[in-house]
Amino acid sequence: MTHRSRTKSSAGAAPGAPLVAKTTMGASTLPDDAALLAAQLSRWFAGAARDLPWRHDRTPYRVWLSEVMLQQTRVAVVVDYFARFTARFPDVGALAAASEDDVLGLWSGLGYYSRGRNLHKAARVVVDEHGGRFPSTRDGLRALPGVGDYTSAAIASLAFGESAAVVDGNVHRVLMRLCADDTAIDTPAGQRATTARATALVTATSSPATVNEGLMELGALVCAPRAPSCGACPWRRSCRAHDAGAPEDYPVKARRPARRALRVAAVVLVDEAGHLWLERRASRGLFGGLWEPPGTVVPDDAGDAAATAATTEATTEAWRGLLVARGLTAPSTWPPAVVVQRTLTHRDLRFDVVVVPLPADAARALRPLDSGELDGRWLARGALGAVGTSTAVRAVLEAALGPPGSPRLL
DNA sequence: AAGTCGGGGCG
DNA sequence: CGCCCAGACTT
Repeated sequence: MTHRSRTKSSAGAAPGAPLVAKTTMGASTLPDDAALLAAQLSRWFAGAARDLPWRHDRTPYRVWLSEVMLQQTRVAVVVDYFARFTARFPDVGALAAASEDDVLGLWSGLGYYSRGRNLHKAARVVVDEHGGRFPSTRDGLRALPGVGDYTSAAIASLAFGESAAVVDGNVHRVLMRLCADDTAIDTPAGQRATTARATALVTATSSPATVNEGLMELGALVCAPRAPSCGACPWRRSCRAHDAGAPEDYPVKARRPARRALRVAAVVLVDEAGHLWLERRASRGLFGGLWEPPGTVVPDDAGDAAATAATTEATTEAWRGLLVARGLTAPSTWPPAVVVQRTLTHRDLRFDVVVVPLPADAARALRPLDSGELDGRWLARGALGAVGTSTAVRAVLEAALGPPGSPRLL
């Protein structure tokens, strides 16, 4: 049922039809001359390209910043973040001079926060080891933190004119459809197949940057994941998936990551001035480097994070533990939990939250857990932007305290 | 080669 | 409610 029907050309093929000539061509072969395809694509791109902020002034810094932001992230979301980053950090030196908290504060809400941490690291590498200038080759760029196969090719091509082929989700989709190739793209074989085809295209043109951007733009505007606009495609007559009438059968993906439940008990500690106690998460892993109220994972016996509406004993015990571990006294009875649920790609998050107002002396005595790395600080609600916070934590605070600016408490 | 890492918009 | 998005990194 979840399988989409796949049209096989062999079913209706008449005896003696020239099937052999087609199927004996190598799987990585393009259906038409590479130079011709590249020219058609470039012509289309010249007339169809969107006016995007990072296409204006193609410095390596702006190309790099935009490409990192665009990893697994839609263009519409990136536009505003790109504007804020370039305004606050006009060049790589400004970014390197900032603190990681500053960078993550501006990155908050964009997701995949290792990108933000690596962005900051890479800026410092560029300044400290390359005199403030980006490496000008793909291999040099590839050595920067957070710059992988795709991003190194993108910067090398778009900012330096190198004929390196970019392979992202758009390119996979466009080229697997063009060739009606059912090799799974999330495998080394699929990666090799698309890279070979894209390389053939950028090698056959004098403007590899245009072909690279054209491939991605075609995937974004015409060769969409669902309901592609084949009538507007410059490659319509060459496209084998279109021939078969089944463009949406491609690309094939092998992996289906399962979503696991994660239940968290958290305490929102508020002092008499209305400041919040936040602690910094470890640098690696989920929400790495971001700040949040003290919390801990609660084993969910049911296996279903949404099963229990009422506060469980495991949750109140977790709340008590969070307070005691920080030298605070836990109340004998608890109010009902404020429950916040968020769905990520690979997680079902459920927060059971309680607000704990602290008298001045208790607030002063509060210290982060002395496990070493765990940092903690009091922060005004309106100063949250000074550090990185996840959208989940912002939702937790809003649910527990009310909308920012009109504190329900104090 | 498989697992991990956000968040939101869309059909 | 499942899928996808200008992927990279770890194990």
